[in-house]
Amino acid sequence: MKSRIQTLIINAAREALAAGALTSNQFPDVLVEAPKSDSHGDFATNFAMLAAKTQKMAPRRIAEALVTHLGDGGGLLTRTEIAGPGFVNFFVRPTAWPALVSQVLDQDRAYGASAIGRGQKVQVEFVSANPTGPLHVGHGRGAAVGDSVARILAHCGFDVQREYYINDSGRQIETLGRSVYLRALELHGRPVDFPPDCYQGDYIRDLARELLATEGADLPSLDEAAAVARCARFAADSITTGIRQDLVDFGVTYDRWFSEQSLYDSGQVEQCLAALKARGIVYLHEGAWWFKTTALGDEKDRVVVRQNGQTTYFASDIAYHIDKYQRGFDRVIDVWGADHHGYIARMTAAVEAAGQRRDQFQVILVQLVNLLRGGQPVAMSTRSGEFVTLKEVVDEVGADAARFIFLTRDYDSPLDFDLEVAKQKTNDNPVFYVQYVHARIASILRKAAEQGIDSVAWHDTAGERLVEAEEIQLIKALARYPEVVEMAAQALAPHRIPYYLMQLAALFHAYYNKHRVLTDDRDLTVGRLCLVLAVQKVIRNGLGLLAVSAPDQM
RNA sequence: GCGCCUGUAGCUCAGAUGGAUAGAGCAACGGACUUCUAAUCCGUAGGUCGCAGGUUCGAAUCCUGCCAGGCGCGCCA
Repeated sequence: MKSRIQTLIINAAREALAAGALTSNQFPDVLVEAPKSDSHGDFATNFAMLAAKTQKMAPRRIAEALVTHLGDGGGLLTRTEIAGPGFVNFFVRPTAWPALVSQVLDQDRAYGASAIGRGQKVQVEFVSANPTGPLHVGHGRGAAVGDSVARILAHCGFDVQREYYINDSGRQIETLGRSVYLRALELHGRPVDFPPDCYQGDYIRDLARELLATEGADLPSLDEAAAVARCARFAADSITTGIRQDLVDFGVTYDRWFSEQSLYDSGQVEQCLAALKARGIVYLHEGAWWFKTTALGDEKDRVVVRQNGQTTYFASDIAYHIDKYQRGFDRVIDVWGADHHGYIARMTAAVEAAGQRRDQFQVILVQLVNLLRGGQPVAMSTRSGEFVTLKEVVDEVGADAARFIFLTRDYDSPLDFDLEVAKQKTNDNPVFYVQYVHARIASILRKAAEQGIDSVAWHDTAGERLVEAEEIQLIKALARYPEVVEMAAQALAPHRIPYYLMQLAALFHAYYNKHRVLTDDRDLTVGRLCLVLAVQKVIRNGLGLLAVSAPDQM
């Protein structure tokens, strides 16, 4: 519908030019929007204002020229008007809308999908938490955002791969091993001095107990280095398995789990450092090797190999990102916690040094989550090990509510997550409001089947009966859905989906309260059933992009 | 000190590329269930868009400077 209007405008502008009513063939992009107020029509364009400069004409005169050559779009429009500083408002013939319902029914799960991605290969890397402890709520937000972005992009025709990078190398892992080792000795009755820089959480004791009970009975008799290494491997594997399970329970799966250690084992880190040294981008200074990231926009150069010969995480991250592009991704999106924002400049520099364009690398920075209970902050401290895990939150409030809340805020804004609110079944917690639409419609369909209407097939005589204002409103909202998805993909803004769904849900609930779907009039009933079925499909599709379930009963 | 993010109704938040009278939900107040699920709906009230300048036909949106909060600024990860 919108693109038809756009075409009408372009044609009108060309004809106006040919007729001498416009002066320049330089036309701006034609933007058509749905005005906020119905009194401004179904669609509006600001074409005349945008064209004012190149046409050297007053906006309203351009608008007049446009309207004169516009016609009625083959009966699509009832009228057009010029308003305000030069808007052209379009009023669509109400009987033109219902056909869209059959389009939604036909396209079904594909309604809202598009091909704007043109098969471009995109990788979304998200969560990638270190395997040194369970996921907490903050990771949950990153998981919800990354997963949803991946779903939206895939729906828009991008070839998406989701990946989790496991930091299974380096000092943190060693510390993890040491922590478990010391707890194991402790459990074995040996007095130990547990250092403060080791991981304090109870899960470390659990891991030690598990290890001793299974493959680690001989642990206390091994020499320390070997025992720590074994503890590290056991603990990292076990925690990674737990993380994977927590994510599955949260509705998130990956195409690939990528091991940092593998980059060392394959020699990729070494190779890429050697190549960068050969090019002089990595240079020796005071015994350490530095990456000249300042040449590419960073505020200072960064160390990749320390004086003691150990590589930094940055070194393996460079090798990792080079590997991504070698695997053929045109575009790489990393989802990071906001506390890593200082890392963006150097990573971008590294990507550019590796021969990619800057815009092939994007970081989605997810702001922090403040966990509350009944308005009061829940204390979270990683150091003491007292933090609330993602699993605990999902167990308490449910995956649907948690995901919806994570995705209903722009990830650029810090998020207050109140456990009590997340459990409420009021409109304070809109996930149920949206799901309720799906359940209500399912209920109507069940009732219809009981009355012998089991196939809801569109036909024009039924569609013509959709004339109520609330019905046209609903159809117009359905018509907007594809562009909402497209916009969410372009702006990497998943939060637009839940906001759209809440709006659609509000329109449906209002309609439901005012009009009956099941009536004595067969054509009217079928028309309305088609409409609500279309609404149900869009709700389901939209919730699918958020990985929130669409229940038939509540 | 420097950098990034945030500041919109009492509360939680939307307002992409500058557009018409700044929108929802919650909370408050008043109404609607013998009818397809009341986890719903209808109505009322609620605003110096942090502050001050600037850019232009037009600014919550762009620019500059302040103010407030969060997070970063290691040869840590």
